[in-house]
Amino acid sequence: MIVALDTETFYSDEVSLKVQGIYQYLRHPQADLYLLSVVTDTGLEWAGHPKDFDWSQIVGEDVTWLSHNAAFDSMVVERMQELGHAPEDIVIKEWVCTADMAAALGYPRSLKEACQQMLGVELSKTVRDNMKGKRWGDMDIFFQQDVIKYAIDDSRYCLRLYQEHGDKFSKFERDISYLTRSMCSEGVPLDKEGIDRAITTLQTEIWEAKINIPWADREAILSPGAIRDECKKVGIWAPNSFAKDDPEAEKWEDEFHLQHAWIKAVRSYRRANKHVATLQAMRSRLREDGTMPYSLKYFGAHTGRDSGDAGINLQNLPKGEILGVDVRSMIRAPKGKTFVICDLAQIEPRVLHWLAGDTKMLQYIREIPDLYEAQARAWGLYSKDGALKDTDKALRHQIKQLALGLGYGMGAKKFASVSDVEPAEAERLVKMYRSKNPLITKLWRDLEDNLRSTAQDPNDTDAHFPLPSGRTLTYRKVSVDHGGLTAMIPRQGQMMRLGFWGGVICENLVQAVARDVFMDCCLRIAKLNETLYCPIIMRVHDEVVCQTIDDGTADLALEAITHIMSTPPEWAEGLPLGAEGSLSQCYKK
DNA sequence: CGCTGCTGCGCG
DNA sequence: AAAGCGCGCAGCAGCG
Repeated sequence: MIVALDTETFYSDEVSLKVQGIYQYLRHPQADLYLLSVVTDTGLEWAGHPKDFDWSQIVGEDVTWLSHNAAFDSMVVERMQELGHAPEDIVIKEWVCTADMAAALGYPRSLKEACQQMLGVELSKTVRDNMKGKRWGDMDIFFQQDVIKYAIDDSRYCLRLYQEHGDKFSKFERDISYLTRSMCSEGVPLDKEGIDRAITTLQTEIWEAKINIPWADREAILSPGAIRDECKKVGIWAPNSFAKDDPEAEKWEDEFHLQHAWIKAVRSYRRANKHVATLQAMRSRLREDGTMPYSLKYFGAHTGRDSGDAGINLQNLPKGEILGVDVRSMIRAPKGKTFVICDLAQIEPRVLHWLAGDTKMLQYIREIPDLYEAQARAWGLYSKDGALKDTDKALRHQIKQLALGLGYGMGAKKFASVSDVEPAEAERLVKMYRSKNPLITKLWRDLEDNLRSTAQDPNDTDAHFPLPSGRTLTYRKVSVDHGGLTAMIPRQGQMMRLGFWGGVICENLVQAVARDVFMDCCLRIAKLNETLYCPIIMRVHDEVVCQTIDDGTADLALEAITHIMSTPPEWAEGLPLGAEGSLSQCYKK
């Protein structure tokens, strides 16, 4: 039996997933978990208060549950169990998230968008919008009927999405989807006192910054207009952009920051404010047991990478100390436990050479542990005996920059600006990179040719790029606009037409394959738990943070995890992986 | 007031 | 002919 299940809960501007995080939201004094809707493929359609439902109807060995956003609904059911509105002993064979499924198949996640794209059905969210700010008791009988109808509809469409597309949602992807949910609901351990101290430190920074900003009392502190006005007032020129990495802004800052304290103060204010918000979110989401559950969008990027969600993003915590505060270190193992932190070394350039079929480079990479030295030797730029990192740091740095950007078609102009070399030198380096890597430039051309011919295919203008893991990267409705190629991909919750060319497709493929390699490792680490318990508590694209059950198993776990991450998946024969692991009490760079 | 888009900044 | 890419969040500005 297949069971689609949806829940409706009170939400408002002040009480929401985004404000409190899922755990505190469901336990907020104003929370109301008022409706459950259940639709099965055997004809059952039910909606009402969860305590009135006969849960035994949908429990059993051969039952698959579905929800559109199972991460949410599973937490709601857990809360219903705490409240005595659902039985404690529910056993579920599999709980599939159809939002995750939509994302994995290359569509937007929301039920509305997914139904439009995958079923050709237009859904109205008017009822849901009107539910905002209302508890069940606040609704009149007519609106309650609307809500019940709406909730049943949601479950019907959730079921239909699965019935029509479920066969394309592979075991591999379902397992990752499930692993993501369980990881996030377990959460990460936090250093509560450390967070409080860090917040105080940053608030002092904010206060000091404000003292140095003349317009702080009358205008928005970060207003570009206010900053320009101040420049005019004191008689100095202003850059077009104030971005930290903008060369013009850098010059402006260098020239004037000594005479005008507000220049540095604005930057400090912006950064302190940003990070204090992160710390406050962490603080407010902390549970009694010292852990913080969090959200992660499985397949948040169209390439398959995870992305952050619901107010706090553990994928972009700053590295090292900023304004006297190390945000990462607030994620701290409790006494007696240890983190195993392990990442895939330079996964993307390795995948790039592998996809390009550059066997000569792959051989160098296998023999030389330092990827950049391997590249330097393969390209004939280095032939001495010693390790490059000991003998020529400057060359190694340059190779690193080349490997990072030039593999995806970056031009000389852009390279000059990001790597700080003269335009003529950038020109030479770009030419050199391309001449030394003919297989990579061929890959760009092949991918672009593929896209271009798809645009002209009268039967199917969707471009499908099969990946080694078995999944497919899809660009829909490819067309030629003004000579350039465009296609539809999911972006910001909806299908969006964007421009593409060989370099971009190449980068997307590399990112997607790197993601599959990484997730394959994660699944193998999860399997390790059967013999050596050390669950993953965080994933950051190519890095896992695992937590040992006790210090005694830390060395064993480190060895096992590093071994797993150095071993390519079955479907990636010949891909040379490297892994770097360490033990730590806290999350760090 | 709410929505959308942009900038700035953090990560891989 | 020429082109690095993928995200989220805070704050601000402009629009209706």
